[in-house]
Amino acid sequence: MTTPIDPRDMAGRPCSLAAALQIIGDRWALPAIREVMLGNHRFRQIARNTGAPTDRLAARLKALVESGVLERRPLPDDARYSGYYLTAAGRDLGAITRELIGWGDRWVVTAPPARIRHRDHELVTHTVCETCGERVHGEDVHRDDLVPGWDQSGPVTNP
Amino acid sequence: MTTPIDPRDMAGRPCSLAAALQIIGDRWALPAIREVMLGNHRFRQIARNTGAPTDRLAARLKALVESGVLERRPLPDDARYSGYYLTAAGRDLGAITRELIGWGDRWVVTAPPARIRHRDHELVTHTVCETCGERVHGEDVHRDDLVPGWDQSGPVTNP
DNA sequence: CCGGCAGGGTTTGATTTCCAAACCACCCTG
DNA sequence: CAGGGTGGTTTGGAAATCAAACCCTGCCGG
Repeated sequence: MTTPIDPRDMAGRPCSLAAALQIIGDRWALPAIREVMLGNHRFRQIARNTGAPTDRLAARLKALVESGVLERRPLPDDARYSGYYLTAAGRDLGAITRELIGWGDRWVVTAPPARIRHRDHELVTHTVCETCGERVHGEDVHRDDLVPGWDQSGPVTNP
Repeated sequence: MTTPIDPRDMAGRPCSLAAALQIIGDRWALPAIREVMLGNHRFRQIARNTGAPTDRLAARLKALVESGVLERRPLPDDARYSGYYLTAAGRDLGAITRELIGWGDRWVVTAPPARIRHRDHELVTHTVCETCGERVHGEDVHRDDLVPGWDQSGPVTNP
């Protein structure tokens, strides 16, 4: 895993969103992670199922391994080769990937091309705050910037 | 809002993830949406706070308006100009944006540059299935592909 | 009614990234 | 040792991106 990113080095607002997008904001990163989540661990499978060109995919997979999102391990069914597997950080992306699929289903596509199932029923999610146990609504969420020189509205021009 | 995307037209697996990324998978889309969520509705504010070049930002904002994620409305404080506001589809991205910030905080940055607050306490989220009310774990989630010719492992080579 | 300035972008020309296709090296099988 | 599967790298050209400069409009002060 490469060294962590200091969010103050980002162009624009120091925000973990920009840092996260530096790692998974690439065009092929999330499709590749989706395939690994689905159990497709081999390079050619990921290439075929995402449609990514192999050079881009090779570069992105290498970067994802270096960032600690994926790791290479020998394949259980063929020890000659190794495949790509999720790390803890990668598994932690599962919820985001599912939410993006759900958003696409709701707002983008003509008809959902897959049914996402939770055990034996359809998965429809909402988000709950662990601290208070209540469902999260956007209007209850606020941001307190911790980096001096920035607040909600932008860089603070200090005297 | 442009016409919906048919997921069967995607390169690779027909999946709403790829369709969603076509709209918000651009480098500046989510940072721009974050700024609008934070209450910064003006072009220059969004440009400064994201660090995006203005030509890219102009193109992306236009695309986001066409996709129905943002809309242009007159600014309440200066009716001469109009600003960018979230539509329902845009507000529905709030949870994803927050999750990405959380993921970046946990796995990418040296130290979180902002505190995300839910009312008066720190926001720590998990996901709950609305159908059964239980917390969602990755291993309980499955995908049933509905497009003929595809399953979990890839395109089905039919006899 | 002219200069200056703020807002909201376009245009420009160099740079970077991306892509598709070809290629390479390795191993196994027949 | 030919052929095929695997995991990539290389190559040349097309497309997207960038920073910086520029453009247009509508005030606002003098």
